[in-house]
Amino acid sequence: MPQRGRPRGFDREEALRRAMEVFWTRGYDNASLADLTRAMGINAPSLYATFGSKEALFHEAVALYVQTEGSGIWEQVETAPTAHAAIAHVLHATAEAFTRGDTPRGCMIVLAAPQMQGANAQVCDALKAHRKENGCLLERRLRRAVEEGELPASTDCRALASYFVTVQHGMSIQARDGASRETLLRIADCAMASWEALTS
Amino acid sequence: MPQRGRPRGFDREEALRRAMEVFWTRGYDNASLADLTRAMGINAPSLYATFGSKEALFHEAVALYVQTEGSGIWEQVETAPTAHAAIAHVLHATAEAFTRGDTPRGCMIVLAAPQMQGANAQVCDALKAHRKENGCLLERRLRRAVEEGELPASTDCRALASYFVTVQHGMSIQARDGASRETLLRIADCAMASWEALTS
DNA sequence: TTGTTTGTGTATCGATCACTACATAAATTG
DNA sequence: CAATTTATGTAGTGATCGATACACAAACAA
Repeated sequence: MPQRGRPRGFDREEALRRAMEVFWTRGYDNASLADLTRAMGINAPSLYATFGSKEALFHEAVALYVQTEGSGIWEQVETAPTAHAAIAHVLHATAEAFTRGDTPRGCMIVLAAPQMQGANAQVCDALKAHRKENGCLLERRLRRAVEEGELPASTDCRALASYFVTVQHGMSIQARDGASRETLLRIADCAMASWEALTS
Repeated sequence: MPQRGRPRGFDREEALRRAMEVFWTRGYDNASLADLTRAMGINAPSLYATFGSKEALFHEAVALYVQTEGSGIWEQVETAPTAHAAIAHVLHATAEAFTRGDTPRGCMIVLAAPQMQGANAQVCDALKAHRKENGCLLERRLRRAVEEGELPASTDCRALASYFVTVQHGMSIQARDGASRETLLRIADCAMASWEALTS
């Protein structure tokens, strides 16, 4: 039995994409329902009937962000031939993604709710979990590089992973403050310059 | 002529300090007047009579933050014997300041209004200006190090400054996410590990 | 056609937002 | 003692917050 009642008058995915951009630009709390419905081209009852609540919409927007925007940054970590290439790609792809021009600057996961004490703890926790996952991803890749002989057994994989995600997070602030793609790429290169010293 | 009418019933500096902690923890927009007046132990009319507005109170809180909390991080940049020592101290002092225990984690300047599209543009711009000033401070110190012969003339002082402030900003996110002092110190050491490669 | 189901638009809801009018309290000045 | 000045507490202001009640529109099933 396909759809029963009146069909939806708008594209759910397109509306979600618009909502993602609003959350990305303004953050969770500062994105009002008026902002969201205006950007999505629908009225509040349609939003609630389709997505449930502002928070549920946000979680869907985060999932879409991770799937579309985040993938270009993180997807090659596992498949890159070396840990060095994997992390260099993460930082360079970050510089590119944060200055694309047609999307908000910086990372939604980092910038959308950094306060942790806002009205909605679940929103903060979800973003925090995503940030942590990125660090774990890098740490796993570094551990694999140790197993495969790319890096010495003495490598402090956790410290390196923390360091590189810290740079990646800091690049969000720089991007929001207007840093150019060239500046972000130079920051990435500076960060990678510690590779030799940290893996020997 | 010392004070004329009824004397103020609370300590202005103490109240400002309390307000600073609220803004530091919750950010500008998420800090409601109810939060502020509760923490400050006063009613709204006293707040407005003394500080003018929420925004004016915030600007005073930022100034107090820079003066008290930020000084321990940035004050030795000019006086440190070398640029290397100056920046190493910035990062180590950052790790210490962000995990003090009796103050909120991370930097108020970075975390209090990262969205730039919130209701109040002047608040965002003021914080952005403070962030930029930190980068310029580092860049000036690096240029001086080139003049004094500590660093070669080929050093890209602007790139290095951008890189180290990026790490310093990223540490705010890590601190908010619960990173320990040891973790932040290790991140600082990783960041400094690129010094040799970047200055030769 | 009639009944059922689902989506949409209008017009709100109570709660909270930053902010303030107003009367009173507490000090100095004459 | 007034008279003046400043601060405080109560009780609100209009605006906006996230979220909905409700009537109607548009599809299908019978």
